[in-house]
Amino acid sequence: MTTPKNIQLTKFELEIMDALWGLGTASVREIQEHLPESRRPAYTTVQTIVNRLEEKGAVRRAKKIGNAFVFEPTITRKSVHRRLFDELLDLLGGSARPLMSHLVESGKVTLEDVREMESTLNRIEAEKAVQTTTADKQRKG
Amino acid sequence: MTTPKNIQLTKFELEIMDALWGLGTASVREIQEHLPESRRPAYTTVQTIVNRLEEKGAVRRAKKIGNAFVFEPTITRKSVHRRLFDELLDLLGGSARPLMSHLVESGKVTLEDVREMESTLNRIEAEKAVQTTTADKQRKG
DNA sequence: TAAGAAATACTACAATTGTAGTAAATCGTC
DNA sequence: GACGATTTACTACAATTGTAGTATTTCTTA
Repeated sequence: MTTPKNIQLTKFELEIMDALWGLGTASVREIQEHLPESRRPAYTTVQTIVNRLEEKGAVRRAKKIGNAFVFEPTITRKSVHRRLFDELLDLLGGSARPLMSHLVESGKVTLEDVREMESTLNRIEAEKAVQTTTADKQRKG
Repeated sequence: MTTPKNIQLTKFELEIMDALWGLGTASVREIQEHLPESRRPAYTTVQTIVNRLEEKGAVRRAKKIGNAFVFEPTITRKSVHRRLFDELLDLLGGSARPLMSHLVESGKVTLEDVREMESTLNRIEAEKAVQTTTADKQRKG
C-alpha cells in the first residue's frame, strides 16, 4: 500500500463525502445540490469543505469539465465506515459485547440477522479448519 | 425526565469522563493522575476540561474536601455509549447489517457471542408474546 | 497566625471546524 | 472578441477544542 489513509473527517466532511460517494464523481455544484435542501449550506461553504477534503487527501480532482473541476473520492466509504466502527469499538473498551447489547436493545436487529451472522461465522470457522488441516498435511508430508 | 441530556462530548472530554466513571467520584487531581501517564496533560488542562464538562452538564460538584471540589458524573457511561452507538448507526445508514458485518470481519465476535445474542432476542420475543396475550385477554375480558 | 502548599478562577492562544464573502480567472455565446 | 455567468482562489471570522499559564483564594500546619 502507498498511504495509510489515516484521515480524520468531521461530521460535515462526512456528509460531503457521502454525497460524493453516492454520485461517484461530481463537481462542487453537483455535491451542493445533492445535499438535503433542509440544511444546504452556501456554494462556497461546500467549496471550502471540498478543498479541505482535498488537502486531507480524501478526494482528488479527476478532471475539468467546462471551467469546473470534477472531484472523485480517493478513499472508500467502506474503509471510512470501518474506521469509525473501530474507533467506537475502542471507546467501548475494545470488546464487541457492549456493541452487541446495544444492537439488541435498539431493536434494530432481527433474529434473522443474527442467524445470518451465525452462519457467516460458521463458514469462516469451517474455512479456518480446512486451512489448518492443509497445513497439517504439509507439515507431515 | 428532567433534561434530555443531549450532550456532545469531544474525544478528550470522553477520556476524562471515562476516568471519572471509573473512579465514581473524584477531584481534578485524582482524575489527572488516573489518566495514562504516557499522555497526561497538565493539571490545569484537566481542570479546564472538567470545567467545560460542568458547563455542559456532564458532571457536577458533589462536595468539597479540603480546598478541592469533588466531582461526580451526572450522565451514565451507558447513556453516552448508547448515543455514540446510535450516531454511528445513523452514519452507516441506520441499518444494523453493516455494523454486524464489521463485527464479524473484525474477528472480535465469537460464535458464543452470537448465540448469546440469539437467546436474548428469543427471550425478548417470548416476553413480547406474553404481553400481547395478556393484552388480548384484557381486551376480551 | 503566618508561610507554604494546593486548588480554583480567570485568561490566553493556536488549531480545527463551520460558514461564507469577494476578487479574479475562465467559459460559453452573441 | 466582449460580456455575462460560473468557477475558482483567497480571505475572513466566530465557535469549539486542546493546551496551559498566572493570579488569587483557601487549607493546613508549624
